[in-house]
Amino acid sequence: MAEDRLSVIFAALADPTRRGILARLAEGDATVSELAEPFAISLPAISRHLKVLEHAGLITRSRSAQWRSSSLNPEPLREATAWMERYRQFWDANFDRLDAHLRRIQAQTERNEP
Amino acid sequence: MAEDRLSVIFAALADPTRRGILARLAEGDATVSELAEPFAISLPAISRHLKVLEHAGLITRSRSAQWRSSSLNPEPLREATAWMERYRQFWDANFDRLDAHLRRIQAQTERNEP
DNA sequence: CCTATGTTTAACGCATCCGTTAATTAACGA
DNA sequence: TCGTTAATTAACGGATGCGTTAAACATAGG
Repeated sequence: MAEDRLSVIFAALADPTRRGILARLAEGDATVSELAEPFAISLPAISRHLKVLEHAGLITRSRSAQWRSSSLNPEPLREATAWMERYRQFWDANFDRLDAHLRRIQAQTERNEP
Repeated sequence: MAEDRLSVIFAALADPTRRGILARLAEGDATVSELAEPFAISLPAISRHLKVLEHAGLITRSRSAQWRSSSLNPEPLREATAWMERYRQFWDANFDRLDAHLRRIQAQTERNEP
């Protein structure tokens, strides 16, 4: 009932079928039936998983005739990783130095290619 | 019942109280009571959250007298981000180039400071 | 229109999650 | 030894998650 955005995103990622769906969508848009094909579960079950992913903002959907196409929307993954980055210093000793370097490069790049 | 490791990790992160506990532990080890203090829920509830975090490998625990201290173990966060990195190219256009640069720097650094 | 195809909704069962309060365990210390 | 403090386990209730099958809906197309 809290249902903050980050919780919804992580909960959506906490199911292997949904992660499998995202992996498939990384290769291109797909219909519900196409997404269901690799899994040994019913179509309604897949339909629900898609609704969860959509609610988390991880996919967007469009309809064309009787087909509903899903496409990956990675924005929430950026949010999730952004949250985890706060802990990165704990598991990557080189992070601070490399990150600083990265920022320098990025800033330079932005100056050269505005 | 699948309970692959990644699912357990993401599920553990899908609760705001547990993320709050991790945030607190990022500032240093703490006892159960200390961890419970900011939250308006009972001690047994916190105790369960800690068990979930421990099961996900996100914390390790030690006992000293009647106090049980928890400490952050960020390794699973690394795994989770590693999974998400597969999608990074979708949300960070500069990723490929910057990553290449990063690797070059890293390799150079390792040569210079073995 | 009628039917075939793709997808969703409805209704249900079962397991797990998250919280509670009460009881129990563990260890310290007067 | 007895009481206090720290934490966990037990037992329960309600909500949510994930699966099923059957029914409904939407659209193309003869």
